[in-house]
Amino acid sequence: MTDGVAERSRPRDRILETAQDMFHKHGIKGVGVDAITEAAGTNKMTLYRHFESKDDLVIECLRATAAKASRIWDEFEARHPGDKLAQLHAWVQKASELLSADSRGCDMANAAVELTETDHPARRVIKELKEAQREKLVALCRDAGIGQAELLADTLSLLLEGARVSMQSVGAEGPSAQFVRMAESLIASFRAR
Amino acid sequence: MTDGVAERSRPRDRILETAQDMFHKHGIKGVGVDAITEAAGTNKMTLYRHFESKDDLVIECLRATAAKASRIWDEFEARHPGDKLAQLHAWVQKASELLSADSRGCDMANAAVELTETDHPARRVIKELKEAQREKLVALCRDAGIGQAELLADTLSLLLEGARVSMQSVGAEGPSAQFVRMAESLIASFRAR
DNA sequence: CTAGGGTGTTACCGGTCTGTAACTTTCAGA
DNA sequence: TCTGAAAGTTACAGACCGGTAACACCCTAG
Repeated sequence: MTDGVAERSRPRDRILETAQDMFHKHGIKGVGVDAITEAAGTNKMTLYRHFESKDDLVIECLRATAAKASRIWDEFEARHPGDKLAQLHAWVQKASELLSADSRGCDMANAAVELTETDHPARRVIKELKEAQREKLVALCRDAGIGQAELLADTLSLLLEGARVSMQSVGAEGPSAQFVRMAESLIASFRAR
Repeated sequence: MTDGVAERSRPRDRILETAQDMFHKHGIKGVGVDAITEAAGTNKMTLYRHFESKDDLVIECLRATAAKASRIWDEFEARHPGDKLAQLHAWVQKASELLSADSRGCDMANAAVELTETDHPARRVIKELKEAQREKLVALCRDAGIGQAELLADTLSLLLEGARVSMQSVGAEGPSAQFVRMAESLIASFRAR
C-alpha cells in the first residue's frame, strides 16, 4: 500500500516499476519478492513467470534505471542542440536537482555496495552500465572543447558519486550541498587551461 | 574458517574484531550472527551476553572503525609535527594507499547505504562520526593556511567518498585511479588563491 | 461459442534469520 | 580445594526468505 503503484498496465510492467521504486527506497536485500508483488497488485507466481529469479529482476531494474538516465541525456541534446558546453552545464544543473529531490543516491552504486559477492550476476551489468555512462560524459567533455576531457569527466563523476553517498551518511546539509559550486569552478578551471 | 580471526583474546574482543572484518567484506545484511560467532571461535549466547542486539554490535563496530581512522590521523601529526600542509598531503597519500589496498570502501558509508530505515539506531552514529571526520579535515585545511578551508575539505571528502564507491561499481581502473592527481591539483589551486 | 494463454489463489518446501531458555563446562582467585 | 562467574552447548521459537506445484479463473482471438 505504501509503495503501491497499481495503475492498470500489464503485470510485468507494474512489477518492474514497483520493484525499481522499492529497491531504490529500501535496498535490494531490504525488500522481498512478496512485498514487491503485493505493492504491484499482483502475486509471486506472476513475477516468476516473467523473471527467472530475484537476481534477474534486479538486473532488469538496473537496466531500466539506466534507460531512464539515458533519456535525460537526450533532453540535454534536445534543449541545447549542438552546444556541448551548454549541455555540460545542464548536466551539472540536473545532477544537482536530482540530489535535492532524492536522498537515496544511485541505484547502481547502491547495488554494488549491497551485492558483495564478487560473482553476483548483477555486478557485471553494473560495471557495463557505469562504463557506458562514463564514456558519455567523457565524450561530452571532449566535444565541449576541453583538453583533458577524461580527467574532467572522471573528477565530475567522483564528485557526483561522492555527493550521492555523502547525502546518505550525513544528509543534504553536508559536503554535498556545495556540489554545483565545486563542479562549476572545476569546469571553469579546465576551460582556462 | 575463511574469516577466522581466532587468536586467544577475550571473546568480546574477538567478536568485535571478527564482526568488523566480516561486515566490511560481506556487508551487514550479508552476515548473520551465527557466522560471526563461528568465525570468532565462540557462540551466539556469548555474543548476546556482550551486545544487546545485532544492531548494537554494528554500532560498536562502526565506533571501532572510526577509532582506527583516528589513530591514522595521530600518525600524520607524529610524522609531520606542526606542519599542517605536509599532513594534508599525507592525508591524500594515505587515502590513495587505502584505496589500492581495499576495494570495499568506507564502512560508515556502506552501512548508510544498507540500513535504509530512517530511524535505524546506527544512522545517528554514522552521522556523528562522519561529521567529526569532516571537522577534522576542515581544521587541517584551515591550519594549513588555505583560505576556503571548508570548501576544499568538502571537495576532497566528496572525491574520496566517490572514489571509494566508484571502485565498488567499476573497479580500480575506473575514475578512482586518478584520485591523487585530482586531489593534489585541487590543493594546489586552492593554495594559489 | 470455444479454446488457450495469461493471471490469480492457496498451500507448501527447505532454508536462514535474530534472539532466548536451560543446562553444562571451564577456570581463575580466595 | 572450593566457589562463582564467564563461557560453551543444545535446542528451540517465531518470523521471513526465495522459489515451486496444482488448480481455478478470466478474457480475448479465432
